[in-house]
Amino acid sequence: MTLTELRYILALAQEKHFGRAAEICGVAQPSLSVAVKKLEEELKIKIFERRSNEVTPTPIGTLVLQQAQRVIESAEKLRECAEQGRDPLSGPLRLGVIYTIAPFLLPQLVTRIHAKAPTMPLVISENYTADLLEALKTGQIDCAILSLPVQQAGLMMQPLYDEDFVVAVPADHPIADNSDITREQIASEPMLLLGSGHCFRDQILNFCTDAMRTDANGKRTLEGTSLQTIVYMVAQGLGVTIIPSSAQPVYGGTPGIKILPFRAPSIPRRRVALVWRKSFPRTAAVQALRDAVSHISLPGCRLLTSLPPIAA
Amino acid sequence: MTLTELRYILALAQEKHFGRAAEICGVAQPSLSVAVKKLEEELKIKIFERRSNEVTPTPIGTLVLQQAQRVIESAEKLRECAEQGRDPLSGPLRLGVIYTIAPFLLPQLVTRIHAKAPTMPLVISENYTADLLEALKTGQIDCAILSLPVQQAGLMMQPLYDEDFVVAVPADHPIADNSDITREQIASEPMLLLGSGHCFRDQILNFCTDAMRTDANGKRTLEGTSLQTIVYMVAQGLGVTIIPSSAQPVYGGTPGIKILPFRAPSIPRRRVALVWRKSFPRTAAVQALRDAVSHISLPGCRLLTSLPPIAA
DNA sequence: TAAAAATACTCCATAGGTATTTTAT
DNA sequence: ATAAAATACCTATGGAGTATTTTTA
Repeated sequence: MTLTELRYILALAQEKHFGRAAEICGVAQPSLSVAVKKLEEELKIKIFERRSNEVTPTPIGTLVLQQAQRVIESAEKLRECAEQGRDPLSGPLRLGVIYTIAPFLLPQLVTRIHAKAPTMPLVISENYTADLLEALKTGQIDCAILSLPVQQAGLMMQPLYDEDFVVAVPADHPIADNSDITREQIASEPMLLLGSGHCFRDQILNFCTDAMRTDANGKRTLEGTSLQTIVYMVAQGLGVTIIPSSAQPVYGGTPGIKILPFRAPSIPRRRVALVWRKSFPRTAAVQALRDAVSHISLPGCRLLTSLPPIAA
Repeated sequence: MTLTELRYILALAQEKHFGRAAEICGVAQPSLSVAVKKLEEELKIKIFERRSNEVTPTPIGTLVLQQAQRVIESAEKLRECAEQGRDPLSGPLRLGVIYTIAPFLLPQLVTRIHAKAPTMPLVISENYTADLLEALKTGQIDCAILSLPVQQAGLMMQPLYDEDFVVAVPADHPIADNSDITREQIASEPMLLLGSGHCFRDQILNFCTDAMRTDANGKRTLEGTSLQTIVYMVAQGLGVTIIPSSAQPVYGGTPGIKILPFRAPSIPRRRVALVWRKSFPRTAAVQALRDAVSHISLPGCRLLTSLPPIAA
């Protein structure tokens, strides 16, 4: 039984004439004759009674024809279904973003994607790097925006931008009078950090631990649950913190804090990248994300979207 | 798109592994690979994402797979549908019978067919010969039992039995004392006949007109609407009538009448036959009807069911 | 290195074509 | 005699096989 055979018997039932049915199906009359006969033999029933003037379905044939109609209709629906899903910029794209990027990038990114691909809703999840990578591998999300390095087989990676870190200090602290800051200058201040699990925390610790080794002095740290909280803590004079440049538009106006750059050349930074499974087929959707990011203005960031995607 | 391809993608969705899916489908792995790829190219979508460890459907692929499931299910239903209708002794058989046979043959015939083929209900229609033949040609009925001759292209015919005619006379009429009757003896009696359209009426008229020609005497006739009515009229002494032998078991016990045979060799009779379209495919059903008739006891009838079917 | 999918190729079953015969009116 | 379906026969597509390569963890 083939879909073609079913189409043939439907045409034959409609036309009641092998010749005309064949014409409708775009085949020669013998081809249709043979196909109908083949199907009848396979099903071991006579679907049609070949009368002298016209071909009419048998009682059982009528039932079979009704069912054949349903089969063909389902198959057509499948075609339409595929047709609608053909656009890779259509259908939800599940995007994971780490906590220390999401609030600064997503507002603009979502807006831009919605404008570019209105039928591709972004399903956003915020999480830690490790969890995002796991979700990627298990197929729970389609791509992720996070901070390098990422070392995970089976993933592709597109660098998006390099982002300098900046320092947030209490506005009334003497250090706030500087035009820039060195690692050593903040080593003696209480450092406010995110909880463990945040890669951003690790990056800062890494940077500062070098300084501590250099200075070999004890330093106090406090932990906050989000950058927002930490910035408020800085405003209260509890210490200093380090934030990504892209956070400036959001936190820069917070009363009681001042944001200062690090003094070159020892500027800590992170590389933000878009990551997806090598096997993820909607490359155009990934491309759209990359393009969207490349058009977003982010202070203290150098775009890298012209770099080629590479294996992670 | 073929049903086979749809079965392949369903197996693949289930197994998430080309090799195992191929095994389930009873084909080699490359065959399934190629088929899936072919379908994806035809639909211009990726149905599956080939991950390193397992194969998972894409979002659009999930939809397509659901629809594929429906298609395959419909196709299976079609198979079952055909399966159930495979028995030619299953499904209704539309049988037409002329008025002057139906009441005498059908009670036994229906019982017997129901016993032999319980899943083949007989849909009976009583009608005139001409209408039955028309209904046969247009496919409104499948076969008919009627009296020969029948001359109609496209029909097959199986003689069932030759049936003598007998005379019904008022029990108190002097003629009732005879052990048999000649045509000439009833020529002088008022003859009760069915209305025009009944072939039985024509057969009697034919027989009697010969007698009238022989005797050249005027004869009165009365018309009744059914043999039953006519028999009652005979019982009232309104005249005599001729009935088929097979009617004896039904009418023989009617008070006030006596049934007498014709005197050999000039015995009127009719040949009853089963008729169907040459193209009618359920030959086994026709055969069953013939066999059923051959096992029915009909007084004054000689079975002809051993004769071969011939074109009408 | 091992496992899995994709590719290359070969073969044969069969769908579909043309020409012809059979069948029925 | 005509019209229609069935049959015969041929061709070519493509479905499925085996062997092999590519890919990826």
